[in-house]
Amino acid sequence: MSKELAKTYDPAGIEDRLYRKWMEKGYFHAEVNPDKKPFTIVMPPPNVTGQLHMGHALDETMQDILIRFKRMQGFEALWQPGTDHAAIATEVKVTEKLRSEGIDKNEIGREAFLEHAWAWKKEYGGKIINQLKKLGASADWDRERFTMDEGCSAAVQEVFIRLYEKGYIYKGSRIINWCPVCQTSISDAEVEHEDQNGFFWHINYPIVGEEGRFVEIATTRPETMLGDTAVAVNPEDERYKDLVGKMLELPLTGRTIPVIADAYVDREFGTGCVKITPAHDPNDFEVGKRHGLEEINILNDDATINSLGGKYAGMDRYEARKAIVADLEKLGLLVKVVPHSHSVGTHDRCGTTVEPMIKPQWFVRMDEMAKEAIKALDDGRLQFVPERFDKIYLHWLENIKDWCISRQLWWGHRIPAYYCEECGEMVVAKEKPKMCPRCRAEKLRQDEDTLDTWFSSALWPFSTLGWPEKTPEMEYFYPTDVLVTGYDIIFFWVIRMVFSALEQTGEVPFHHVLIHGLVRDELGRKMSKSLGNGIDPLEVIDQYGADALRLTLMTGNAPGNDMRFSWKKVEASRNFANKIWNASRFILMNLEGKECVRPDDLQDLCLEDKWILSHLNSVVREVTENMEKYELGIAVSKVYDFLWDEFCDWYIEIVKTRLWNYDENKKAGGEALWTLRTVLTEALKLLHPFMPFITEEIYCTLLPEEESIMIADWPVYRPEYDFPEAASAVDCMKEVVRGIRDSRISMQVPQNRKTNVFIVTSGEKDARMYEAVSPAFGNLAFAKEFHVQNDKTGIGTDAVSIVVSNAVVYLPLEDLVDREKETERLEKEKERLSKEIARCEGMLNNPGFVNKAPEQKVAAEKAKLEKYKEMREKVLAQLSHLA
RNA sequence: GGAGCGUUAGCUCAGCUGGGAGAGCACUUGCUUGACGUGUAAGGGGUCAUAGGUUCAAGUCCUAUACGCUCCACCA
Repeated sequence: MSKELAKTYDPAGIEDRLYRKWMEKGYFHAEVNPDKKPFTIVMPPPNVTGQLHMGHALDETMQDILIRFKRMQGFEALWQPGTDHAAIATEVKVTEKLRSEGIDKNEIGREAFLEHAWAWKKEYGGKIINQLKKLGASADWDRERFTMDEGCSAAVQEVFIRLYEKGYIYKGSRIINWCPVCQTSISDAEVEHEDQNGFFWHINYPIVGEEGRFVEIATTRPETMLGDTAVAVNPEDERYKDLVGKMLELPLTGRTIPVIADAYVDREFGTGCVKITPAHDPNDFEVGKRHGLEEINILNDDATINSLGGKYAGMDRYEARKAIVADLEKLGLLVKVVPHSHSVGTHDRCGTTVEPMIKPQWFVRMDEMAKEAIKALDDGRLQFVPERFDKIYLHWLENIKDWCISRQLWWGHRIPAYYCEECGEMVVAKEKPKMCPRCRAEKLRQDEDTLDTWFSSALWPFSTLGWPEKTPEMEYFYPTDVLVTGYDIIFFWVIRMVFSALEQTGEVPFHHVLIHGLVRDELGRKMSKSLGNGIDPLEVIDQYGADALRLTLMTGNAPGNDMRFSWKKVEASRNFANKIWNASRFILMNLEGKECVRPDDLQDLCLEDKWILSHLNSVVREVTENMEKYELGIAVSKVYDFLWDEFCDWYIEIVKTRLWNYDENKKAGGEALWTLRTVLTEALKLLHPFMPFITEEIYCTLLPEEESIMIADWPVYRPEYDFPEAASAVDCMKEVVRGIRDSRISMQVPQNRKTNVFIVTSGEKDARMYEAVSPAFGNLAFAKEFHVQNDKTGIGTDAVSIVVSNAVVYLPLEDLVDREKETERLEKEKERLSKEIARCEGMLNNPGFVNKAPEQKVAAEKAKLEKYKEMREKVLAQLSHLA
């Protein structure tokens, strides 16, 4: 901030400069430091070639808030950043890019492709990191990691081999989800189920040797009949009991298949007869295993029918479907076609309908590790915020199936398994063995597959700290404290980190999981590329500043809940930034050539100073508590209210006269300045985690001797700032001022007309209090002079009266008093008080309340009743006076 | 088929462990006061989805119901 201050806050000119300063000073860097307690967050690594979206912005903002908070609290706060290689996502992008250049990935081969991929990573990898910096993320960039860097790759190998040796990783031919477009297997978590309107084709399978008798089956995927190896009925089903064991003619294939009995079949559903295709349906696969059925794979990897499909070979699956249905119809075997809505599995990356297929793949055995992960939650080592996500976590783990980790991709960690070209022996090892341990042949080739991208991110909390080496970082920063992520990623990542960490390190990877929701568009829709309704966080930053964006994302949102983004909200945030900017501008202007004075004894301060300090004190305490409990939205709104409503709208207004009169009374003016600066800087500290840039800019300008608010101490409750009497005096006076403002508006008193203000109290104590506190409110009360007294001398006849808790305030407005309006106003007040009295009496006349409620509550109600009764008496007196 | 979430002012949402309904935006009406009109002052607007229950006391706890949303699940 220069001497010539802009009237409005302009973030653009400030944010980059401050971020550079922080980087240069090394504030983001954390080191093993035995003198401090560690606090660690690992950043969910964004896709290396990704683009920052609102979801990231929310996620990173929350983490940045927590890490800045803890850093200020004196923790050695490490925010460990990095990026994810994002196997499929990146491979698809690189493949597309190559295709646009006329290059076919398969023609150039694995090595050349990987060169392109690394080049791509090099070119775009830094992009999202720079975008995070724009947000103000105070991550330790010196420690930036990448899931495919040397260390992370070593951790991946280590874990793979350990799990393999323990028997937790195995290779097997099992039914997996196959994406025909991406040409790779995918895990269950990557399959999205969506309901599609399709058909139920009812088909007759002729019974062998029984002319004219059929078994009617119903299917949603007729083309798979090419791979049928049985028809199943329920063993309890009387209708078909005689069929079991008979052979059926499988139309269009010339094969015959048996009728088997299996409890899996639901008698009520369809015809009660199910075609069994073990190679292309997970349930059928299980049935097939139970009955020793042949598994006939009828699909190529691109989901065309393979050579086993006879005349349909080479057709796409949907083409084949049409052709098969048509042929069945010609044969008179198509009974009927019924519209049917059913759930179809699609690949979450590309939307392609996945095909269940049997393929040799690598799996992680989940049962044992899942148990440990469940235990960690049960015994409290791991906690979700909010707690309701426990259930989602547990449900998934309790129903978990083995994890298919191999991918038919090139971009990723290659599986460390080697096969002997001679005898086929498999060796799992870090390095390619020189020779086959069985036949001593020297030709070995590595497994072609790579690992699921989540395999490496599952290790992220410890691989980034140097594991499997016993590094000082592991020792000091691990386990990490809190993981911040969206609920959509619990299955993919959180669970896998937990069981991996428990297995490899014996500890939970983090103690708390702070879950946030999705940022939706103004209409509540998910932001998505296809809808084109995404809002670019960088555009928001450009227009309104990172602080405004951050505040917007944190305001009015509870953990785990989705929120809607709207430009109106950003404007409100921007306005707040501008507000504190101007408050600071005001203070700076007043500081010019003047001195702040901190009295030796804070008891010497003016009442309003004591009031705002007390107020600050309680905000400090509450906000800190909220932060500790991850109630970030509540925390920031408290700071917001304090700064805007109490500090700006009341305190600054109250002390203005002291500032104008600085030359006459340097002590009062100087103390006001000291209080202004003290309260503002303390409040700025509370706000800093949320709005790092503007708070830094103001802080450093207000306190030129300070280097940065980032490294300032987090405010703590100070007993010496606690002035309960002063606080209540100012609160009383606020009530008086509000009453005066209200009356003046209803009497339409011109702004420039000042009046004497008579405060009539009934007790000596109140009188002294008002005598002490009122002078500071001259301007706010439009008062010529305050007269605190215990009777109505000197008030005159035509005065407006305002009844407050412990006094009656009179404004002798004479000619301006409209008796009718005044009566109306007082009547309204009387009514209000009567209602309150009725409420209090209702409670106090209730024996249940008096006997059972805590004493404190009862006493409080009694006091209220007394107060309201007194007030009503006064109102009634005024009314009778008017009449 | 399971599970979860939501239902509070015109709109978007807060409301922690039960003790007199809140914010922002929008709206109405004042304000060319020397920080800010991205401001300021005053104000209107809610039977906290419905029905029961627990309790002296329920937006808050419990049980149903309705509507909306989400996740999980192999119904061919």
